[in-house]
Amino acid sequence: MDKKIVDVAKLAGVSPATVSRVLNDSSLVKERTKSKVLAAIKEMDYYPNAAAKHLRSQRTMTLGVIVPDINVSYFAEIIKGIENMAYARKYKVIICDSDNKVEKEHEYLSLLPNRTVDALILVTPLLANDVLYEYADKGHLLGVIGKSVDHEKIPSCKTDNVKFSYEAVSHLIEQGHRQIAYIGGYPDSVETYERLEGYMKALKSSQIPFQPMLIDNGDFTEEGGYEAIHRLFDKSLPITAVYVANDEMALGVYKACRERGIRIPDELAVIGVDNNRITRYLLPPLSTVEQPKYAMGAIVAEKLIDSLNENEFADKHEFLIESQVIIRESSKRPETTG
Amino acid sequence: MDKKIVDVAKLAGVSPATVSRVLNDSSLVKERTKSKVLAAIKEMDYYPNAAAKHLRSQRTMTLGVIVPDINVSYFAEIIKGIENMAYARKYKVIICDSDNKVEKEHEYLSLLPNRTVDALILVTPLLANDVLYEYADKGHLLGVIGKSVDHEKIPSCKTDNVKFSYEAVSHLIEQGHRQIAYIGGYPDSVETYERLEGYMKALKSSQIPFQPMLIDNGDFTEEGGYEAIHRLFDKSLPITAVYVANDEMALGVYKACRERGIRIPDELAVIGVDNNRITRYLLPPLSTVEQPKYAMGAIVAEKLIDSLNENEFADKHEFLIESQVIIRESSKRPETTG
DNA sequence: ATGAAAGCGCTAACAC
DNA sequence: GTGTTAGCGCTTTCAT
Repeated sequence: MDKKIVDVAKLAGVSPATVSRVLNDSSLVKERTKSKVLAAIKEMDYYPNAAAKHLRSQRTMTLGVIVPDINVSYFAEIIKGIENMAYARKYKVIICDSDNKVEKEHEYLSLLPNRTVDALILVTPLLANDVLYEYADKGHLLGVIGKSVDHEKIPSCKTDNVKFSYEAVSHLIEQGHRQIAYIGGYPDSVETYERLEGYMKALKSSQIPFQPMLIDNGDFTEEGGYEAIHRLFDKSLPITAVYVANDEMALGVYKACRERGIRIPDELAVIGVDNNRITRYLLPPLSTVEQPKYAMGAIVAEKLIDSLNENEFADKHEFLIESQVIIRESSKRPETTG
Repeated sequence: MDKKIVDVAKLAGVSPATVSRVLNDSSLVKERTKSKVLAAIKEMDYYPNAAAKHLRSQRTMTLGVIVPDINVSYFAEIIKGIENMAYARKYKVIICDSDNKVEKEHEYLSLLPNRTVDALILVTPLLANDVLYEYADKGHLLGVIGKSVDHEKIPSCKTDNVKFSYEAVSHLIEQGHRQIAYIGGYPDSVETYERLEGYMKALKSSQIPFQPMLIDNGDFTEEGGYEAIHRLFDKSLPITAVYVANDEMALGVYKACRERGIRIPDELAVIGVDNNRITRYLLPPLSTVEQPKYAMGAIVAEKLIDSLNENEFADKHEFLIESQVIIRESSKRPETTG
């Protein structure tokens, strides 16, 4: 098989222990010894065996990430943030594209008790919090992105759903809209609920009565949004604007409008959430809410790696990060665009 | 620490070897013994330690994938294909987003001699083939997607660049275009070259003289395409159409056209390559060439896993897969759309 | 500052 | 069909 640490040791005329010290740049090796070892490593083209290292050190230097669909740029960006932070800290990242299947996500959770990964980051609305708590209580390290989690061992990073939803809907109200629909994601997800809360708060601020008829849910996918807006249209309500809980579903709204000949924003103002890359290229460009996806990924990865190395979080475990409403053509006042 | 295989063995009243046999469902275990062991595993909530397994078995059940940017749907789709095949075969996938940095890709190559992964899939135009050959010759398992590689140990999957480029450009010619520009990717990549070849072949078929002035290169990014088309415009040539070597660069062309007030397809017909998700949402929708991204990922992953388990490829190592030109609005004849 | 040696948890060769 | 045991390649006390 491959060369081993003893081979290097022999060539360098030292013990395996010393080679190991050099490899893990322990400071207690004399400069001269170190360079001898380094020379031997180079000469032999030696690479330390990862599995042996993992077994002995009880750490795999690997993080796992579970996402519903890597081809949605919201998730891709988050993964980039995670991967880059991991890379900087010499960690690897195993990806789990669950394809929106909760069973697959459950299976991937076993990477933790397996010790295939040192920690797992969840970016999925599918898994229930209880499940996470169970793992965390068993001593496994988990992180969550996109929702906050009420467990002091689980770092999470999210934006203020209520706040930005309030702002987004207030913007629509300012544009003169009074009949504003809301399309949520999974009915029981925190995101769906909190964004609805912000929506209601904005209506209330302007004394616009809340109408349950104007509420529907997709499942955070284009198809889900498409079906939801059709259901809303079918009720023949005088809707002039819609706040959609993510950009993917807004794509479905665009599609439905195209089919029905409804012009955006003239006949329907639309605003989404996530600021996915695709939103800039749409016509009209989609108003949305920027989510610092890359940063959220990086923050959670960093917290996990930190706690892997220093054992505990410094202080808090919930990280709230600023988001920002981005106004583009899809929500401009009819008079100004039509 | 965690429970070990001996603990399970004790509880079940068998030897560690038997537990191991059950775990790896070796057929030679009596049914009754097997269920006893399974019961013990369940009762103890036992999970086998991955690192120990990897070390002992000399395989990590892990694949690596190197891509330049996971947030480009071309790569995301390929990764999905890889991940799904891997999952079905109980392999994990480590992702390497190189951020278009060749140094980072080089670093990730060490996952192979490290034995962190059993095989590595490259979906990047950045690494030179010689480097790959070097690793393959040392006995490492590599796969390549998007270009063919002249090494019998390296499975690769690609589409016929010359052929589909010929078809794409022929389509433009049929629409009446005679002054057709070409924007390639990295100047020295096979894709850039072969697509140019198809372009030239199409011109030749119609007796249209080849004009080097009409050729420029981006680097397969939106920004690169943006700059390239600007350089072409600046030459004040009577260009009426452009064949762009990938969709990302076509995005840059769209942007430049918007800035210069050039209407697509009336004043400039555009056709890209990859059929990235985003192309359908553009206005006008971008004509492009479908690449079976998911399938390419799955095929290469499968070949690698197969050869990991049966040691050799059945027969061939280069897999050519069908692609198809998709005509949308961006390349329709001016008279019919303008 | 360096070496000797134990052992991480599993699998597989061999014995029965 | 099942058990015994060596050893995968590394890190890390504990000596010196």
